[in-house]
This record gives sequence, structure tokens and C-alpha cells, in this order.
Amino acid sequence: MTAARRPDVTPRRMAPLKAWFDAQGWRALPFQREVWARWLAGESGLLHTPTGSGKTLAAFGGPLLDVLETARADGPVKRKKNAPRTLRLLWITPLRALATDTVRALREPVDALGLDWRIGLRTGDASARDKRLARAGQLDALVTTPESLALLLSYPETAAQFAGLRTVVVDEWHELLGNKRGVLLQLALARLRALAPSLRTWGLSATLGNLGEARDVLLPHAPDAALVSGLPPRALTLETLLPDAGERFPWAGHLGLVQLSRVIDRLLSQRTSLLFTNTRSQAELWHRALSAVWPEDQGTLALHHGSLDPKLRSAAEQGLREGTVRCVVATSSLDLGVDFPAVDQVLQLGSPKGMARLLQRAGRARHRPGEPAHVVCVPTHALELMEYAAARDALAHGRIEPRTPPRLSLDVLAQHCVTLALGGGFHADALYDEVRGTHAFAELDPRTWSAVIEFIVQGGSALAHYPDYRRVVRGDDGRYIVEDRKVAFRHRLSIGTITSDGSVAVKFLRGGALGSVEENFIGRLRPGDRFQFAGRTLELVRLHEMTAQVRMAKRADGMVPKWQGGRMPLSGELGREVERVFARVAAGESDAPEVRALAPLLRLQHALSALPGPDHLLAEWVRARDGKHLFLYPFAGRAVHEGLAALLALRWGRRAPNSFSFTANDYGLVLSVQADADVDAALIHALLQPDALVEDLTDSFNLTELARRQFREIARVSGLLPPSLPGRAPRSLRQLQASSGLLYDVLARHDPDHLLLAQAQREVFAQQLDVVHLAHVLADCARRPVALHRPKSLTPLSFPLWAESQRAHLSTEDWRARVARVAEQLEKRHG
DNA sequence: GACCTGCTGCGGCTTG
Repeated sequence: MTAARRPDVTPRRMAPLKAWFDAQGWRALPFQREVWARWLAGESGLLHTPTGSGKTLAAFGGPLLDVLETARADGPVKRKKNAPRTLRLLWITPLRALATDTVRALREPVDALGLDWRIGLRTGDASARDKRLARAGQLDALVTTPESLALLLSYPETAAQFAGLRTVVVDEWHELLGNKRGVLLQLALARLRALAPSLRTWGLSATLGNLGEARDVLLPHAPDAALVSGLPPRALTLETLLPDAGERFPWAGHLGLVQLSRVIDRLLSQRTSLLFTNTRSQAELWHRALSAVWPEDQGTLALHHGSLDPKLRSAAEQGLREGTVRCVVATSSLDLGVDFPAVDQVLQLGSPKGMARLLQRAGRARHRPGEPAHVVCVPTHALELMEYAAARDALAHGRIEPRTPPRLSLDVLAQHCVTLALGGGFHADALYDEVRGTHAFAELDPRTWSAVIEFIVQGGSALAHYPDYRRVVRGDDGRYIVEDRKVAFRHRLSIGTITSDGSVAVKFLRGGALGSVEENFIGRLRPGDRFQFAGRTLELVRLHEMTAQVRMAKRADGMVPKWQGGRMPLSGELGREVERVFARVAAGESDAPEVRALAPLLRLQHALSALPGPDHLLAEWVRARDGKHLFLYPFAGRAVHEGLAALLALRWGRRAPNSFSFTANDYGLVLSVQADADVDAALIHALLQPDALVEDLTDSFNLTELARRQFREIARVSGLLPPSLPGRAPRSLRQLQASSGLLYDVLARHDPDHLLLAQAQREVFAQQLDVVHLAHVLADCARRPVALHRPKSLTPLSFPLWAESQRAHLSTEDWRARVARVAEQLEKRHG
């Protein structure tokens, strides 16, 4: 920041602010002064606040106070009840719960200064009165979500109300940066800048690997905007619940129930704990296991995940707040910004998967000033110990994952255009410029823009005969508008980018809601069958209109549902760090406790084959009774390994016809061949050539099928699929897939150049195959010398992959037996 | 005797 541009933050102006801060017990820290100074200078910026560093509102005390003072100068302190007001401040958060908290927090300084300010809440769960106020322009400040903001933009009266905006604050920007919700917000912010040109935009972000980019995406109009650092990050220490000396520890798996007694000892040693798991299913299983041995009232043990009914989730949160709950078993649904007091300890069950996630979760733990936060890691299999040692190193070096902002999400753009057509209409040329001002659409070319317009006007050439797809018309004055009320209605029902379909509600006969499970899980059950859900054993009574009616079961058994969620591969950052730990082990340089505990296993790996490391690519060629297996360990996460395995199988098959199958996990991949074959380092090296990656990937996957499935989300967001109606049973997955699949086929046949087909392909490459990361890994593997070993038996690294590969073509029982037999042989041979 | 995965988030109430 240059001295000339820095405004004078005089003591006179600071005085009321200081008094306010003092009353809150907050100090006017340097970063707070900097935010205020920049704000007064009319600048925008991004404030980086590490997780758990305190109230975000404190950072905005200055700007807020200034806005309040301006409001006071504007007119009388007391206004008539329904007098129009000027909206000055817009606060956007990705979470409804956070919006409610923020309204409460904003009221404090307003009341303290005795101002007649009306602060509104505009989210889906806001009261009808609040919604009315937000639309009627009778607010001074408004707290909302990206979706509700989009809805407001669909009303013609909004433009005038937003013209007086002075400040927009985007909270938890790191949560939006990497997804389509963020793209929707980028477009809305561009609209706001057009409506209120002197608007200042400030974002708040947790730590990210690409903070500079995060700022540029939020503030594309201000290339030299500030990136202000808040409080320094809190130190974090990491402890691992190690197996006892001499204890055998599983080589594979992920549930970790062998750790039950150690975990329960830990839980009982502190007053309150959060036990984080990686999947909803795992949270249910652990909740059941814990409750069987829980020595206290069952009500002190709670469960929290995204498929539970909001009422049950808020009961768990409330229990934490009131101190009636001692332990919550939770997934990521509890690591977001919901307001509850910090707990005494945080446990992470299984792989942390990435550093950002681990930091977020650890941030939930209470800490005394000056003392570091602490997280207890509970391994579920042997090699996870290496991940924890690696995580500790990554912490020490401040390595953390970036989030990649999407580009050219044309489905979101189409939705936004219809929103604006509805909210008073737009001129295509002006909107083109506005849209290109965002990061997501900076590279939008005129041809694609015309295609987007044509798409919302008539659906594209193949759909032109269907009136449902003619949503927008061009008026006499050249403005694009929506005339049809039915179109307007349907559009407002489908605003947003989150798609979740095909889930079955679980309810008691009397109507109490428990949450939702997936169709294919409940579809396998028959009335009378028991299953485990929401921390209870339930009996299915009947399945009707996408609702499973249940009653409590007497016996505590039954299946635990699985949900098809994200893939959550190990992050590249953490994978690299794991390799480095292996290299340090090989060099005899590591004295991490996890490494000491793993010493026998690492020695076995070294004796049978070799340790992996960043300077070579470890390959193992194992001839076994069931076939020949080539194992590779790039440590790049499961998604990349799957793509890599398919690619290698294709290339190998071109050289020598054979029958291949492959399996991947977070550490590596295995290619299994039927017919006899041999490998050498030169062959592996040749298979790993980075050339023709996209072409070969296209050949190795059934891209049409992948794209066809990806198209469902795109069709929903772009408004091609009718929304499900409020209060009605949601459509089943089969119906949705059928209608989106039908659309896909019609377009593919009659309009193969349709913009959304191309987008489905792009998203398959970018998201499912993670092609950028894959290309990177491939080039990296090709660069490394291949260290090929021919171990006599499976190794600690290859065993989990082999076990997984056997599962694909064996029944559960046969598989169990075979894995147990081989494990026994290994045990005998290697002690 | 080991093993069986896979997160989160939002929004709407016309027309017949």
C-alpha cells in the first residue's frame, strides 16, 4: 500500500470505534486498521483469517462503523415505520446458520450506537416477514446466501434498491471459490458492481494454497486489490494413537474399530470431544460401536452428518452448547462455520485426506491462549501412520491445498441470464461485457455467448419446437425478458447450483423425520428388515412415494446405509509429503513416533522390495497364483490413479494383447494381467509417456456414458429439467436420469454441437478424471527412474491393492476367506 | 486375524 493513497485514520474517527471494540473486549489490531484505512480509500480486498482466529466481524468494525456514521449523517435517527431505506451493506455467507449468527452479531454495534437500523435476513428459512422486507427495500443491511441473492436479482425492483450499496462482504469465500456456487456469486457480484459502481467488496477466506488467486477471482475488477493477513495462524500439534508395542495392526481397511477401546479411553479423559470420520456410513458405525460400550447416559453421545434431518443435527449442536453432550461423531457437516463453543479435544479417525481439511477440523478444539491447538489422529490401518507423520511435516512447512476456480460453466451462465431477464431484462451487448468481467467468464467468446442467448431463447436447434424451452424473448427495445409467468415460477424454483436427487426420506410412522438415505440402499430392503440409521436401529414398515416409513426396532443389528458421495482422494500435497517421509525413512533420518511404530512393517517392505520416494517410481511385479500384477505407487490420490490405471492398461494392450483389470487406492494402482507377460523398466517407462494423454484417455473410458451422467447436473442447473415442486415427493433418480438421458440423446443426435454437451465432456475431463492433475502426475512419473522389483510375495504396500482387486470378482464370503488365507501365509512367512 | 468407503452446501409456493 502506498502512503499517498492511505487515508488518515484520525484519532477522532477511531474514537467511537475504539470504544466499541473495547466494549467487546476486542483490540484494534493492525490488520483491522488496515482494512478500515483501505475501505475509507474506496478499496476492495481479501482478508485472510486462519481458521479459529476469532470473530470475523471484528475485522470489519471500521467499515461497519463508517457505514453506520454515514447512515446517521444521511437523515434522522428515527424514521417512520415504513419509510423507504437505503440498503448500505450486503453480507453474503454460504451457510444459512452463519447468516442467522451474523444478523445477531451485526445488531450489537447498531444497538450500541443507538441507531435506527434495520438489518434483514434473507435466506430460504427466513421468516415471511424478513423475506418481504428484503424485497420491499426497507432495510439498511441485509445478510444473505448466494442463492437468495440470485433470487433477489430475479425481481425487477431489486436494481433500484441495490443502487446505494456501499459495501458487500463475502464471508467464507474459500468455501465458494472452487465450485459453481462461487461462479453464481461471481456473476451476481458483477451485477452488483454495475448497479452500484462505487461498491467496495471485501472477502474473508481461511488459509488456502492459492490465496492470491482467491483474491483475483473475487475482485477481478481490481487487479491490485489488497490481500490483508489477519491474525497469525494458530500452532497445531498432532498426536497419533499408536498401536501398542507388539500389537498387530491391519495392513488395509478403513473402519478402524480395532481402535475402539483406545478411542473410548480418550473420549472419557476429557469433558467434550468431536470424533471426525470420513464418511457418513463410518460415523453411523462408530456411533453404534461406541454406544454399545458407552458408560454414561446415551443422550451424551450424539451423531452429526449431512443426511440427518436438520432437527437432529441442531439438537446435537444444542447439546454441545448446553454441555449436555460429551461426544459427537461427525463428518464434515460439523467442520463448517456453525456456531457452538469449542470442544476439549478433536479426534480424526482415519486419513485426514488433506491439510486444509485437517486444519479446519482441528480448529474446533479449544485452546488456551499461547497454547497450540491439538488433534488426535486415530489410524485405521498401518500405512495411515505414514500419512500422520507426513501431515505433521506439511504443517511445519505450511503446505496447504489450493482450490481451483471453475471456468466457463455455461449452465450457471444460462441460469444467471434467465434470472436477469426475469429481473427487469438485459441488453445482450452490455451483459456480455459485464459477464466477461468475471474470472469464470473472462475467456467467453462472442460465438459461445450467442449460443448461450440462443439457448435461453429457444433451447437450441433440436429443442426449438418445445415451448417449455423458450424461456426468454427479445422485446421491441432489444431487451431480453421473460414474459411467461410459468417460466418465471419454474425458474425461481430451480435457482442455485446444488443438485441432490434420488434420496428417500426416512420418517417414523407418526411423521418424525430422521433424514434421508439413498434409493438403492432402501430398495434392497423389504418391510420388516432392520437397518441402522441416525444412531438408531430401525425397522422398515413401508416404502411409499420416496419416503421410507420406519419404527424403532427391538434388536440392535441390521445393515448400515452407504451413501454415494464425493471421492475425497488424498490431496497431492499430502501425497508428496508421504513420499518425502518414506525417503527420510530410507535415509535413516526420521524419528517420528509413527515411523518408529511402523518400523517392522517398513523393514519388511524394504526387504521384500524397496521403499518409495520422490526421486524414483517404485514398481512391483508379482506373479501369484491368481495372475500377474504390476503395482505402481505415485501417491497421487485415488481419482488420479484410476485414470492412470485405465490409461496404462490401454497402452499396454496396444503393445501386447492381453486381458487386463485394474484397481486403485490413494497410494497407487495395480494392473493385473491374465496371459503370461513380462515387464521391465523400459516398458513401464514407455507406458508412462505424457504424449497423447487426452486422446488415450478418450479411448480408455466410455466417455459418452460418463458425459451422459454428468449431463444431469448441467441440465438441472441450466434449467432444462423441470424442478421438483415444493411439498411434493421428489422425483426418483431413475426418472431424473431417464429424462436427462433422453435430453442428452436428443441433443447428441440432432444438435451435436450443443454448448452443454461440450460442457459435459469438459467437466468429465476436469472433475471426474482430474486431467490437469493427471497430466502433471504422468509427466512426473515419466521423469523419474523406474525402480522395478520382483518380490516373492505381496508387500505391505501391495497387499491392500491386491485385496481390493480381488473383491471385484469374488463373492463377499469367498473374498473374505481368500484374503484371510493370504494374510495368514504372509504372516507365517514374514513373522 | 487383518479387508469390504467415500463430504459439504441452497432454494421455491404459479397455474389449473
